[in-house]
Amino acid sequence: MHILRSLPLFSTLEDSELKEIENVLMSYSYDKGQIIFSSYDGANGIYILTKGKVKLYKSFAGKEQTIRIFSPVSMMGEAGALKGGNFPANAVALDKVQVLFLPKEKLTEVIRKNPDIAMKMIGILSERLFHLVGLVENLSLKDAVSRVYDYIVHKADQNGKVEFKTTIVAMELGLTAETVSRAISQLKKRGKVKKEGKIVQLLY
Amino acid sequence: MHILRSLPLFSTLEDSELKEIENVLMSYSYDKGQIIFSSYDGANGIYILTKGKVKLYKSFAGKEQTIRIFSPVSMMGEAGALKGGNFPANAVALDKVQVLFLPKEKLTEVIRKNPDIAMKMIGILSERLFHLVGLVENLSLKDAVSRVYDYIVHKADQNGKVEFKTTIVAMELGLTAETVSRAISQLKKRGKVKKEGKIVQLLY
DNA sequence: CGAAGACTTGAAATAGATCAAGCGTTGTGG
DNA sequence: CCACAACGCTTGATCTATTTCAAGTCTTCG
Repeated sequence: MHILRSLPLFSTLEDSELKEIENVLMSYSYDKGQIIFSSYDGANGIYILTKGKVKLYKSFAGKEQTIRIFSPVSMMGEAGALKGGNFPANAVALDKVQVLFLPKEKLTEVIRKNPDIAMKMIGILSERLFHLVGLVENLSLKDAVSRVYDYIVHKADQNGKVEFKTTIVAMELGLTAETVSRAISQLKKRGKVKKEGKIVQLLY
Repeated sequence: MHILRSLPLFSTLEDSELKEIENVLMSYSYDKGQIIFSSYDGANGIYILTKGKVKLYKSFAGKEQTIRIFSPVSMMGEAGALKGGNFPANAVALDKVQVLFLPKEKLTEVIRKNPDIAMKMIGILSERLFHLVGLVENLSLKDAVSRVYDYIVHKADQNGKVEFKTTIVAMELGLTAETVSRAISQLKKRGKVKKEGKIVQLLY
């Protein structure tokens, strides 16, 4: 089964059409730290992440805010390609990354031909919107301790454990490492979590 | 010409289909301060704002963040209706407001039947995404004075004039009225803008 | 083992919010 | 048509959360 099938957008596409898409796909790889696309680039297609992690972020005046972190298999850059113009943000490889590139002409052709795909794309964009509204809520309404706590709850496994690297979490939450460190101290003091090495454990 | 025609989404729709939509529209009105929908409501349709202004916002722990302010004629709530589930945020009337409500079944039917409409809806959602990414950038990376200045540049007409109501701008930018007022003083002092009554004038 | 990087903790700095007071504008009811 | 109440705007004085700066400790791994 082709990897495109793992993408919700294309999961229901007919084999013949999938084949057509495969024919126009380009494959690229990037090393850690390399820029995959930036908000200064014209968006002439979408990227499908097949290996590695990618950080989507905005930067301005030396500061940086992470929008989201992508893991395989995900679609990236669709809003830019579908609106026309540039990408809304920058994407950087967090490790060795492999992507497939699909030109927007082919993408729009497929969408136009398949109402199901169109509806799925609409669903995906709506989901992205929800995610961003959540991010706005976090950034502007919640304080550092709540954000760190929410992060832990959100990422914890069944046993309430998370691997926790202060610096990384700080980036994801748009805080400094110092603030995250202090937040964890607070949460420990309040009996909300326990920390052993790099594992944070939720307490109930 | 029916008011639906002023909506980009429906501007190219055929008369017969427009008629069909009109038949299922419900009309509602709200007074200043009334909630039109909230993030606790199941989203079973979209709202078309035909009169008045509406604030879309998130709230948490007594604080509030405006996502955007709608003026006629705009579509509201589409991400909720198209994703399924609840609305992503709350909408409140800022003055006397009139809306049309279109059930999501009819909306999706129209989208499925018309690839043009589907592509337009995709474009609209992508635009919303850009707007939200911009909001995130503003909230986390820019200081109050830049945000107010950007707002003016963005909204200014050909002559560099904007109607400027401190309270409204404060809401849109997620700042307090006091901070916006101080920002304008700064910009005046720096010779960036002039203010006469409620009109702010960009200087070059 | 030792050096570089990651984490913690304290002290100072800062941006914006909040609190407070005064002033201008508007619009409504007498 | 006036009066005054309500609201919006401005400006000053605190207050507060988070960043920044600094120093010390811990980890890890070549």
